[in-house]
Amino acid sequence: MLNRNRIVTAAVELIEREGADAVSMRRIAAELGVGVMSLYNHVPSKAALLDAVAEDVLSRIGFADDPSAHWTERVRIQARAFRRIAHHYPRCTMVVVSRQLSSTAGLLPVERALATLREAGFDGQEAVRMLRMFIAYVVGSLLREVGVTPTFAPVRADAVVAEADPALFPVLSELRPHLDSCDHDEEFEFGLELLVQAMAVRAAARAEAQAGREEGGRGGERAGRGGARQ
Amino acid sequence: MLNRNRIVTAAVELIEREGADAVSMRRIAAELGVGVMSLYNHVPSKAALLDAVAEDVLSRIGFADDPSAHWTERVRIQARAFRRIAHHYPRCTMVVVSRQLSSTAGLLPVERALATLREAGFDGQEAVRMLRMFIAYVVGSLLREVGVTPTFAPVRADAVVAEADPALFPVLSELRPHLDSCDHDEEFEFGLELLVQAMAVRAAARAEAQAGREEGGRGGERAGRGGARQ
DNA sequence: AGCGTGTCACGTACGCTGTACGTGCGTCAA
DNA sequence: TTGACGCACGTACAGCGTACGTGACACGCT
Repeated sequence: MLNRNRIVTAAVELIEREGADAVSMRRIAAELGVGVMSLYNHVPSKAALLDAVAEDVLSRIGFADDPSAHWTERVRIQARAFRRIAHHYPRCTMVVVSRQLSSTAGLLPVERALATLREAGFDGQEAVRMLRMFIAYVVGSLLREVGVTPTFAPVRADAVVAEADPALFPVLSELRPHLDSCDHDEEFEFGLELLVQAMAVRAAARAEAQAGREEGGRGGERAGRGGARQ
Repeated sequence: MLNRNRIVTAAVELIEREGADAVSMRRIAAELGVGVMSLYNHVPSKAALLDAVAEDVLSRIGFADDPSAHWTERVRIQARAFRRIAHHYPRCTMVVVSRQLSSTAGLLPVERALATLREAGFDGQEAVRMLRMFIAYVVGSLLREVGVTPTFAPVRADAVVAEADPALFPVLSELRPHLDSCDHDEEFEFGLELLVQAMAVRAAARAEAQAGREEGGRGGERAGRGGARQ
């Protein structure tokens, strides 16, 4: 019996196996051993199917949230969880990223992330902005890692850089060894750490201001929750 | 007379006017008042044409690099320059981002950026990583801002959040007003500032270590080039 | 048992796509 | 004059998404 789940799963597998370009309704139908139009009894359109694929992949994010850990560590964990599924479904990741989906699939991660940020001491506005910034970084990184990469992300610009005239691009030529190689794990962790530290600094500044205000109000007590360490 | 440039320009205009999905070789040919196959005398394939489009848009990045400015400000300026063309060609931006192109089109920005970072005191490896992180953030932000939907609905997950059960997603429901509205300019600047500050801190730490090493070597002089201010 | 209704797999068909290939016209070199 | 070449163009084909119709089957009601 054909159903929506079987179709989505087949689509995911097909995308991973042969790339998003290879996906067609006929191809998926063949994969399932059914007629093309049978699919439309369960999926309204190809676009909707791709949305479902994105949603499906997104919903696979694993959560091993450890409430006892420091919030900075929890942020790191969540970012890595996101990255992990992206690496598990690299080609589907492109579908996820390039598709503006509207469903509740990606809502749980958002809820968790916001809760973590509130816990860190940020107010609503700050928490949302931090999250948006974080998502931007993670998504941008994944775009680079997953292979579909704009030139300016000098990952595999090897060939290009090799051709570049050292006179025209002196710095670029000098840094070629670093541009050629790219350890995705290290790169990701580098940026992640920088971001987390920046957030921690912000949180500390916030706590400081808070303490100052309280001090001005009734004196004493230089509090320090939401530490900036590590 | 038909030529590659006219074709690319027509493609860019068509994409901006009607979206990337509306682009077909026939459509472009019609736009130029020529036969379909004439295009193939100047462009090897549709894929190559889209690459050319991406390259063309990318090459339009304006550079008003001010060497006298502090490096942190120069970083900001470069990021904004990137963002500006993305906003000028929003739909083409999706093409740029989702396409792996290999050409020298995006090389000049990279050269400038790396030069700026070297100037800030980072060594080669750090400069490259900072740049990659920055690009990830900018690209991720643009992906969010530019959206993918045919209509430029600034609407994000609003509708979804509205439907979300407050019991299941307490934080999310509480922060709904902040999630609903999204001033892209402010959001971008917020993340940009956080990143720049993080970089500045790193640069300062670097300078400190450097000074410490020199002090240990011959004593005195607590230098401070590459400040962390601002 | 007969019948209406609903679900679902499927075939056909239409308008669209990218592009391989052949053809004919214009211009230039020998 | 002749040959070669560049370039615009038409035709043709395989493949695409999907609107629509058809027929097989399962069901509750009379």
